[in-house]
Amino acid sequence: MANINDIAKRAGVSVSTVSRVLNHHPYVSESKRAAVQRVIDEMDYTPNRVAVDLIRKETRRIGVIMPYNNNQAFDQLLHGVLNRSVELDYTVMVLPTKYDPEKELNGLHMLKNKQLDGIIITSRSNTWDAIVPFTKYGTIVACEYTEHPEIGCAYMDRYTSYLETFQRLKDKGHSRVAFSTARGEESNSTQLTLKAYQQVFGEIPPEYHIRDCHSMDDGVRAAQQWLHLDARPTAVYANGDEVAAGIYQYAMSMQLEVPEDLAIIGQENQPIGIGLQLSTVDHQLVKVGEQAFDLVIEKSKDKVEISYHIIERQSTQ
Amino acid sequence: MANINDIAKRAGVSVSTVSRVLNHHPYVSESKRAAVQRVIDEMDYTPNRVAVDLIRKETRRIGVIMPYNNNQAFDQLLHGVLNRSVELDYTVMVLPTKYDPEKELNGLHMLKNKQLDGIIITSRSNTWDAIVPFTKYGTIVACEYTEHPEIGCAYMDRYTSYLETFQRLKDKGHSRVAFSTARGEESNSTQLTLKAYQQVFGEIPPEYHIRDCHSMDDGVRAAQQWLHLDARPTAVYANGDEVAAGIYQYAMSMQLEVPEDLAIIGQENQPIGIGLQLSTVDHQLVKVGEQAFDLVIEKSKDKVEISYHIIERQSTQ
DNA sequence: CTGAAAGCGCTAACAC
DNA sequence: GTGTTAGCGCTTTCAG
Repeated sequence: MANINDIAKRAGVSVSTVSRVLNHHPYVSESKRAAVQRVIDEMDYTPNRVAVDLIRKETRRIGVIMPYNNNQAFDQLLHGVLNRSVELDYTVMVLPTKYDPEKELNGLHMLKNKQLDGIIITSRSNTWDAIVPFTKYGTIVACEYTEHPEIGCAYMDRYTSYLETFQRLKDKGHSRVAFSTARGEESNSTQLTLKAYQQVFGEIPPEYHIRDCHSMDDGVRAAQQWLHLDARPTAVYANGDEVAAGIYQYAMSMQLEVPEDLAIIGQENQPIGIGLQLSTVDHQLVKVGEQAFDLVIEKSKDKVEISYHIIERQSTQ
Repeated sequence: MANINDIAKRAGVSVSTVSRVLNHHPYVSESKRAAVQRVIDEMDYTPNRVAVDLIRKETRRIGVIMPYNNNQAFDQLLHGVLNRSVELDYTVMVLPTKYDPEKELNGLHMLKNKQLDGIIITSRSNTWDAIVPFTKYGTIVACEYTEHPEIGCAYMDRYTSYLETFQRLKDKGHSRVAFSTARGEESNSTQLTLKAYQQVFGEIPPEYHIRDCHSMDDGVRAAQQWLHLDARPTAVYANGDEVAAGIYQYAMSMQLEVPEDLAIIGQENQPIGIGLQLSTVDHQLVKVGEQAFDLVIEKSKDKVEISYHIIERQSTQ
């Protein structure tokens, strides 16, 4: 493959001149510029991006740390990131971790070894203390709120959102409210859910909280457990619309009326929830992803809150 | 940031020696190796990956060209790619195109400028003639079958799969069968669907084919059109389980019985289909993604067919 | 076993 | 305007 020297030689100019026309610098005579361009076209030359990155000390490439890619919520976040990256001519690397702290650290390491200019953490299993040191090597933005001044945040105010959702259910007269979460107490958002629940309803009956819910199937399983309880919940708050759909499905199979016998509300306004007319709280994850991206490339450490919307459809009327 | 020279100086050795210990070469005395390692640890040194890539002329990074990321099918493919990339210590870049030929070419260009060692094309809007020239710069693998000897393929035999599905419906006594596709005639898989349909049922009643279906909502819309037809279809083949779910939903709302009044079969064995007990044809997209990845890193031009499974559940019994 | 030196392909002072 | 030259940070002959 031809390199910049070949072009220079063939065009009868120096490499600087070639570099200048490549980078659209002013102060290149029209004649030389044309000559160089002709040779570039003739030889079908493209500058080696790795060499450019090496000398520029920047890659215009960012990484997105995410536990899974086959998950609606993370997919929305990624979608937001990708939206903006395309517009701003950045490139994005997906760094799947399955919540393995080791793999997360590997991702952060790419900041240190210059593969990446910045990183977006959509969810994590490392402590902030393990993560923060890497800010020395590049910008790190999280999709959750943290006090750490070195970390920019594009986040939804989960606590308030959960609080409002539970409060609404309470206001509708529900006192037996069950809920599901994606992970256990090690997760930030599970903790916020628990806290909000306690704030509204007091102590949590252990059987009202089911962990590790991701899919419609998980929703079905959760419903199986809840709906045969003596103190059957009259409302459930699912951690996603797919899970909510599973619950709905099982409730239907038991001939229960929704919302009369069981009110259901999910999260993230996913297609399935629209189809089933399930209420949901939309945390606008696409927007969060877009915002996170913008923070990264601005090297900003701002804390930007993205608003949420509670969308009431038939399942909680 | 420290570089290899700093380490060499401080350890009192040459850069070659440092490089040797970095790359675990034999023939380094234990004493020097230890000295170098100590300095590396002390200074918290990490080799600059960009410099390494430049000289090695390889990045261990591959790109995945995909129209959308917020789509179950492409997400499965990506998932497969990611699975294997993690195992084999490769890194993956997502290249979203929205079927813009220009953006696709941009992605391929990253092969030429050395940003990527290989590319997986999950779907495309360029012609092969526009794509093939890029094989000169790196490995290109497609997730569809093509004759081009320069292109490796990890593909599902869509034609046979569609054929078998339509045939099964015919065998069950259906003669009025409608179907949806994701795109129009410009798409390879739409064309195969049409061809298979014609093979089994002959001419296609235009109203039986609805394009641009992606979500549950699209399924609802499709059902609205089909189910009020005079010649109402007795079976539908949807191009995805979400779409199938939308159709199911609308059929329910019309008090139709599934499968008695309407048989429904979808594609890709997605969670929603499992929940709703919808039949589906599983093209094993995760496996396709994994296989595609393997082909790329082996620089293989093989054509590997991934088998499909028709999974009959309640909606076509 | 170890080091000197020649690049990889490019950018950016710095002179002219 | 244009060319010379010194790197960016690393790997890899090639001597010794």
